Amino acid sequence: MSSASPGSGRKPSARDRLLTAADELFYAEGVHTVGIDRVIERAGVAKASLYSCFGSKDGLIRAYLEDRHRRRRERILAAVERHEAPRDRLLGVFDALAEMAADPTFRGCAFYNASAESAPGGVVQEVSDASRAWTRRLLTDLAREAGAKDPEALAAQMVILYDGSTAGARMDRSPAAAVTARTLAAALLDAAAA
Amino acid sequence: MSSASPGSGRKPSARDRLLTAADELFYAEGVHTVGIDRVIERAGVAKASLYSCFGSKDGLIRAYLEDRHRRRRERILAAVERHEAPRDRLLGVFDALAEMAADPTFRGCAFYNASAESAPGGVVQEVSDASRAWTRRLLTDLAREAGAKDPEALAAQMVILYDGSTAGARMDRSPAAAVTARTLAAALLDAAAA
DNA sequence: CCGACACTAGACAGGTCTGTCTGTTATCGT
DNA sequence: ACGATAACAGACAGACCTGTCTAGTGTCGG
Repeated sequence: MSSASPGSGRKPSARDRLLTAADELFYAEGVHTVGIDRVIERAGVAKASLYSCFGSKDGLIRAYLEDRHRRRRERILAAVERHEAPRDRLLGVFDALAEMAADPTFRGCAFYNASAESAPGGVVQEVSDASRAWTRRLLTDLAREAGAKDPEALAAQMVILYDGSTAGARMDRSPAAAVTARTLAAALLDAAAA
Repeated sequence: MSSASPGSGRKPSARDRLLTAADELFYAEGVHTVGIDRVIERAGVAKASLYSCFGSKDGLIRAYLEDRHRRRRERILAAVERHEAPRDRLLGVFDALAEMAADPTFRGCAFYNASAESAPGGVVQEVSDASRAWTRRLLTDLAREAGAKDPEALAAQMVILYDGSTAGARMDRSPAAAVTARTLAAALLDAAAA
């Protein structure tokens, strides 16, 4: 595990450089569109290192998506923990989304994008399902804390807002949908908790 | 134009068979994933015919997306025209979406899917922008007819619901999000017109 | 000092993809 | 009847992609 530990050594390991390069290229241009050669060139590593670390391109895609999921989770949880009031905690999820959508490198949901490029039933679907289940559960818990009468129904609505503004921000190349979604989420929350 | 006219001859032309095959394969597996050979094999057509009709794979992708846009437009308009009351007309858009999401071949938004596989700035983005602009405008008009105080704001919300349930139904492999979106749209409409 | 280890550089094989080209067949308008 | 047009079948070139393999380099613990 010494090689996988991040950030402690002086220079990043081949694995970390690979993951960083894959993240940038895969997210910006698609997991299928970007070839192995582009990734190793940007990472400045040998091809053998890639296959030694990840086994295959599919393995690299899996690691890329799991890393995306981990960072998204941390980012959303940080936005939730920033508040104490249950209402603000739930809306924190949409604050995090609005931040992400405002980033110029934002290109929508990495899982959906990878899913659109891959055959169903593979690693992409597996990681995507896990990521969506986590999000839905978080929203359900937050809805319950916020006093919603039917937390799962409210969470289902919130998921639609989350997915919709993510997709819309990508397709329209504008973060406007994310702030609309936040406003809408607040209104729905107030209606559901009343 | 005799060859391009649809449905009048006894057997479909090579162009129509190509478009049908491309539609099924591209939508089910992705425009980049599916190669030319698979398309011509399913269409039962020579490769030269494809290049004679569409010029390039990019041309075929454009025709595929434009055809998708046309059929989606017709389907949604039919669902709208089915009603007279302004409220029902707007909700008809979501009825059409629920029908489409219930189809076992449903795989989400063809434009988003193609966009996730393609470099930005190409034909995919062009057709996608047109399709989204049409949808937004339709929803704005319907919102105005339905007496919304701020038709554009309501349309922006409706677009989020539409995008969100489309994406959610694909990723969850379930049409549940589409009926949730319809319910939500009804509630928002009533709130915005009050 | 030395052996293990991680990494680099790059050639190579085998496959797939787009797009072109040659040559043949069938249908239709005049 | 006949020329034009559309379509068919399939070989081919050139590019690209994944994954393997050989061989060399540097570093570190003991």
